[in-house]
Formats: sequence, structure tokens, C-alpha cells
Amino acid sequence: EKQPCMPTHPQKPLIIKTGVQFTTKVRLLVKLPEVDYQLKVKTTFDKDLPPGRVSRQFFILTNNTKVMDIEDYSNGCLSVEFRHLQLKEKKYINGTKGNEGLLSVTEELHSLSFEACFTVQGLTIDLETCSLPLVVISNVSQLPGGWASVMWYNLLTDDPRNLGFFGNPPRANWSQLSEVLSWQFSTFAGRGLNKEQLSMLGEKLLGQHVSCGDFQISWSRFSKENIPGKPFSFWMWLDSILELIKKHLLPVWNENYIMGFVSKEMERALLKDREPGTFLLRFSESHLGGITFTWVEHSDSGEVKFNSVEPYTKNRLSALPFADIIRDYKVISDGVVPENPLKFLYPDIPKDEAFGRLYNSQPSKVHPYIPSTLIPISELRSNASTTPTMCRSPEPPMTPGEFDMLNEQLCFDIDTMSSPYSE
Amino acid sequence: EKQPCMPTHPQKPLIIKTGVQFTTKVRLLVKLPEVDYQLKVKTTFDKDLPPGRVSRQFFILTNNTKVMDIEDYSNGCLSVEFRHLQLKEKKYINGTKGNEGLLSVTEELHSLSFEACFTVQGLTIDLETCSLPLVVISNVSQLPGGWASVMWYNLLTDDPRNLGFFGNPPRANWSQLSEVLSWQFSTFAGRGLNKEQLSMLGEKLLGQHVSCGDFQISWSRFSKENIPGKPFSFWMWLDSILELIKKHLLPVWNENYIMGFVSKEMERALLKDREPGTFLLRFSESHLGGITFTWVEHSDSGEVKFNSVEPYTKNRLSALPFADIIRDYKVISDGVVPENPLKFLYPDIPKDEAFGRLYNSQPSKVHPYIPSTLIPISELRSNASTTPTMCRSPEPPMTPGEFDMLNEQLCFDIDTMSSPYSE
DNA sequence: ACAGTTTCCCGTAAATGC
DNA sequence: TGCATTTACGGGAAACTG
Repeated sequence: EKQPCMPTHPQKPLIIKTGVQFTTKVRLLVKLPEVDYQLKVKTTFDKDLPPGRVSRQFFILTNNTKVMDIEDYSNGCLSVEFRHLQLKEKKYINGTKGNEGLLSVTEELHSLSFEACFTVQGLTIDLETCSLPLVVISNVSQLPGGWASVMWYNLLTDDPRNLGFFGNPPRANWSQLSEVLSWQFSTFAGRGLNKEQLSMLGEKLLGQHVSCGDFQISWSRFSKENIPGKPFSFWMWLDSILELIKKHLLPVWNENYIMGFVSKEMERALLKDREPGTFLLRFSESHLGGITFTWVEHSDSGEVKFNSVEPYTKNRLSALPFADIIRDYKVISDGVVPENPLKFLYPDIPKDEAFGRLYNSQPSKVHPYIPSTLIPISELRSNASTTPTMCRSPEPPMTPGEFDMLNEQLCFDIDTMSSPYSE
Repeated sequence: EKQPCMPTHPQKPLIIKTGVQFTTKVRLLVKLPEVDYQLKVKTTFDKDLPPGRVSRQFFILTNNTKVMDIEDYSNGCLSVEFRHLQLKEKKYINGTKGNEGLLSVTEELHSLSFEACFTVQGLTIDLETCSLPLVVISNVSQLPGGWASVMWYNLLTDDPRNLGFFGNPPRANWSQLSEVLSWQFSTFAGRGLNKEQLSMLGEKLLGQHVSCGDFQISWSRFSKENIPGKPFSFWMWLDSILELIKKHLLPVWNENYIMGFVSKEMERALLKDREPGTFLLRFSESHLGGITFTWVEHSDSGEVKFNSVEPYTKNRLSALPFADIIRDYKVISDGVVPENPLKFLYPDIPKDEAFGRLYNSQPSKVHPYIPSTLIPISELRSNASTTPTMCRSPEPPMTPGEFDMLNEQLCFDIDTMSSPYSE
């Protein structure tokens, strides 16, 4: 009687923030020639919530009933789009929350139900369907955690409605997970991750054990427990970089000028035989959302020396675009004329050849004033070099896709939630 | 039966933003020994709005009835504080808005009424009072305009409820207005304006006619019409500077290191006989919320030369504190070693003596990295100097206060609206 | 088309809850 | 008390609306 179709959805579906509008669309996949009245569809949040299964309860603030209409892109289907839906938390359900205790809010899964009822030839037919599991957040600061849940769910199950998924979440194979991670970058930043980059991520996640086999990563390791010695989890760290790229590094990333995910050891191994002034761009592993450059030079005694600048974060980058930082960066050693130590992007691309097109032209507009820019500068009094260590090995390749396939639904076809979490 | 008391209120009262919580408090100024039941007070927005007089209508979203209580600071009075009040606009009152046409939203005055009713010895007594005129805005971008209205109203009338005030607003004497302007700076930035600064503002507002007499300024000239040749009004300009000071220049302003309001002509007259490297700080007249420095130097031929840097606005200043900009500013002329041209704060205070305490210490924290800061730099290829002109005269002094006196009310005593428009 | 005004909503900070 | 979560609202931008 009904059959699935393909979904069309925006950037980060399945995450709804309370108080922020979202949209959903339902299609009836069978033609009903004899329905002579308006077919009403009602949408309900967490309709048959398993009692006590969910610690927070929400309801739809705005009008939740609409009449189906012949679809514009007329394949003749009836469809209805709910717009301006908004979720609000129910307070004080029965004294205190029916908390399941162990799950964090971004692990708590919800769903949106749709119901319709009509009569054909004296036969009353009830239609009902529901969305894929949804994550409800109250602040954008929870978006990374929510997205981690959506990724993990869709990576590891085909079940369209396992709301208890995070009660005992399965592990992921690195081969699957790495594909998803690369896909995050190609989707949100326009370019995926290559073998070497994924290899570094795999080591970060698994320790040095990674070598050839396909290891398994726990949900906790992926996004809940902190990276040893750091105050953030693997996914929080990776997502902070994704955000940094989206907001401040898009052209540089897309030109493939950011090696990005390289261990310090690998970095030194790559640079050590290169021309002095050769540099590469690497994301900070110690701070969230930071990028640094490391260049190689030869000391007076002929020794190889590596220098890395303090990582630039979004605050600095919004004052000065990254390409301009590379162009203008200068080092002053004990009062000598400042010099830009960055000459060649690894392996050997002259800096201006790589970044020239990305520089901002300096506006010298208002005449009576002397134009002034900020330039990034490092002042050296004594030598500051670092200790090298060792090297690494590579890792399996990556391909895009598969996630979309999970967005299929029976009964009605539901366009998965489109809340405004595109960039 | 009732008498006024002093109000206690926050920074920018009498302005309410829709959807944002505000607080108000009412006191009953007579003791009612025989009231044996709870005295309810109801608050209503625009209770008896003159029909068609107001183009927008609002209502109070939350609970608007509360019971009076013996005041904590027990002088025995009954009082009640309404918290978490919130205003929302009524939509589609009767087709279209009852617009009065000519007034902008920040000129439209509203009021909050309070009512109570009780029976003493068989006598039913109705109490009613209302607030001073209120301005309702929907976005903080309207706050400067709203505050201009509040200032003008309180400066020019003692009427506690002339809601049609801006239908034909009176002019202000410069002597009164200048006092209010200085008071804005002392209230919001901790230091008022001196004679010379006010003199420059007077000229800006009145043209060169200002000399000795007390001129009148129209409401329109003050905050509605644009400064000739500029895309903003006098008050928008001045308020943008106030905001810049509050957010980025507070210590420098309070140390009186910012001359700020000086014409370019005066600036040159002051600097021309000074030691080369003498500089002063001046607010931009051409852009909103900008500050620049101008220094004097002698060209090779011995001529006096003035240079002004492109003004720094909040974006730049949030990347780099102003004191650090002064410390680190450098000029590179055709590749020569960069030099900081700023030596003495006018008239002759060595730069570091003035600003030393305000510099930020450069953090060199994370070891493996070379610390890097942004420094402001101007690169000169050819000469960029400007044309001098002429001089000016000073203006009357300033004193604080008076505004508070306007906040007195009859009947009940109302703490004027406290919406969160402090900094 | 446009300007004045409101709505939307991210992102930071503060408040709240557990 | 500390951490997790929500609320608050400034500020920039988009949407609205005459």
C-alpha cells in the first residue's frame, strides 16, 4: 500500500534544538483516488514514549496538524510539509525526571510521529509512521555531541527506530569509521581526508597498535572519554577542526595546502631533508580548533631545526585571514630586521605560488589616514627548538556515501528533520 | 495618602526590548493598618492607550498580577516587585497598524500601569499609577535611538506622562545638553567630558556659529538627521564612541589619556610645536566607533609633518587591546627596520610612563611553540601626510546629575523599568 | 525597490539543576 | 561542590512589510 522514496535533506538533519524552528515533510506513497475530503496529518513528538525510557519530554509548540496536498512536483502523491515547528521541554512531568541515568542528552533518542486517518469504501484506515531517531539539544554547544550520535547510529544500525541504541552502543570498525570521518570533511569542508591523514587519526584513536588489521573503536572512545592527557574527546577535537576549516580555512583546505593531520614526529621526518624555509600546516593536537605551521631551518652549526608557531584559533583568524598570516608572518631575533621564515610549502612549492591567489588585497582606502594592518610576529630572544622523535605508517583508503541510504522510511516517506544546522 | 520616594534603578531604564525580561517594583507609600486581606496589584501595558495614538501595541506575556508584601527593608511599606515580565507585540490589531505615521519606533512612548483595589471600613478605594514614558524596541540595534529619546524627554520636560512628546519635541539649550552628554560619559565610561571636548562637540552639532551664546539644538539635529556628508546622526556617532570606550578603552579613557574629541585643525595646532614623536588619541569623525592616533614628526627638510593611522574599530581592538597597539605600532618605510613613531603622549608624557601599566603581558606559555602576537604595522612606500587648516575656541563647563530627580512618581512609587541594558 | 523594523538564531555567559 | 544542561540575550544577518 505504501513504499519508500529518496529523501532530500540539508546539512545536519536529525538534530533539533529547542526553541528553534525546524521543518519536516511527509509523503503518502500510494494514490488514493477516492478520498473526497481533506486528509489531515497530525504530528506528535515522542508519541508512544516507552515509559521512563527518556529523561526529558518535549512537545511541539506550534500547530501540529496540517492538510495534505497534491505535491507540486506532481507525481500525483499527496504530501504535507510542516514548517515552523518548534520543540519545548515539558517541565515537572511527575515531580522529577524519569531519567534513565547513564545517558547524556545527546545520547537520548527521540522520534516524531505522523498520523492520518481516512475512510475508503466504508473502510477506515489508520496511517502512522515515524522519523528516524532524533537528538534534541538546547544549545548549539551540544551540536557536536548530537552529531556524533547521529553518525554513530547511522553507521552501525539499519534499524529505523532503535531508541535505546545508546544504552549499549556497538563498536565500529576503523575501516567503516574512517570512511565516515572523511565523509564529514568532504561534506562540510569540500574535501575529504587522504590515507595519511586518516592514518594519523587512527593512531590517535587507537594508540600505536594500529598497523594493518581492522580495529574496533568504542562509542565511548570515539566521543565520550577524553583523549589521554587532554580535556576533550577525540570527536570534540576533530569537530573543532572541522568548524575551524568551515569558518576560516575553506579555500586553503580545498586547495589541499593543509596537511593538517600529521604527528609531530612525521612532520619532522618530512621536513628534515627539505630546503630551509620549507613549512607545512598542521592542526593543533593540544588545543581545540587550532592550526599552526612548522618550518625547517638550519642553525649556524648546520643542524636541522624545527620551529612551530603558537596555534592560531578562530579568534585570531577572524582578525586576520590565514593566508595573510602566512604572507606576513615575521620573526624578529634580538632586534634584527624581521624576516618571514616561510618560503616553501612542503614539499617545495614557493609560498606565493601556493597562496598568492588567496591573499587579501590590502585596502588603502581612506586617504588622510595611513593604512595599518595587523601582522603576526614572533620575537625570539633565545633559541626555541623542539625535540624530534620518530615515524609512522599509513592506513586504508576512504570512499564517500552510504549514509544517505539509511534515510529511507516505510509507510509515509519522511524527509528527515531539517533544522537549520547547515553551516 | 501617598507620597514619592527615591528610585533605585540600573543603567538604561525606560527601554524595553520585546522578548527580553524586565523588572519593575511598586511601593504603596501609605500604611494601611486595616487591610486584612492580600492586596493584589495588576500591571497592564498601555492601559488607556489614546486610540490610534500609538502605532504598535504590546502586551505582557507573563503573569501580570502579584500580591503586595511587607517590604524587606522594612519601613513598613507594602511593595511588590514584578520580575520576568516580558513584552510581545500584538499582531494585526484591526487589519493594519494605527500608525501615527511620522514617528519612528524609538520616538513612540508607552507606559506601564499598576492597579490595586481594596476596601477599608466599607470604603472601596482604587489605586492606580503608571510609569514614566517607555520606549519599546525589538533589537539592540535600536537601543541608541531609544536612549536618545529617554535623554531628550527627561532633559526637556517634567511631565511624568506626555506620551505625545515626540510629536513636537522642544529644542534643547546647548548648556543643558552638554551637561547631559558629559553625564553619559561619566555614567557609562567613568569619566565625563571636559570643556574642550564639549566645545568640539558643540561645534559639530551647531556648525561654526558657536562662540559664546547658548544655542539651541533641535531633536532632529541631535539624533535624527545625518551629520552633513556622513551616513549617521550626531548621537549615533557619539554613542558608537561611548560603546567603543565601554568595551575596549575603559582604562585608557579613565586615565584621561584620550583627548578624543578634537578637530583635526586643533590637533595640528596642538602638536605642531611639540617634540617629534608626540602623539594624541582622537575619535574618528568619519566612521562609527573608531579611534586613531596622530603623531608629529619633522621631515628631512625640517618641516612639520602629521600622520594619522587608519582608525581602529571594535573588530581590530578585540584582536588586540589598544594599549598594546600603542606599544607595538611600527612603521616600515621602504624596507628599513621598523620603528615605533609614538614617543610622547601629548603634551610630553613618555609613552611607556603613560601606558606601561596598561600593557598586556605577552604570554609565552605553551613551550613547544614559538609565541606569536599580532602587531599593528603601517608600510609606507611614498609620503602620506595631510593638509593642516586652523583652530577653535572652548566652551562652558559641565556638571553631573539632575536626571535622577525625574524618576519620582506620585501615588505608588515605581522603580523605573529595569531591563538588562547595563553593560 | 527599499528602508525601517522585526525575527531568527548562533555563540558566549550566566543561571540552574542534579 | 562540581559538572551537565538550560536559559538569557547581545549582535549580526535575514526576513518581513508596508
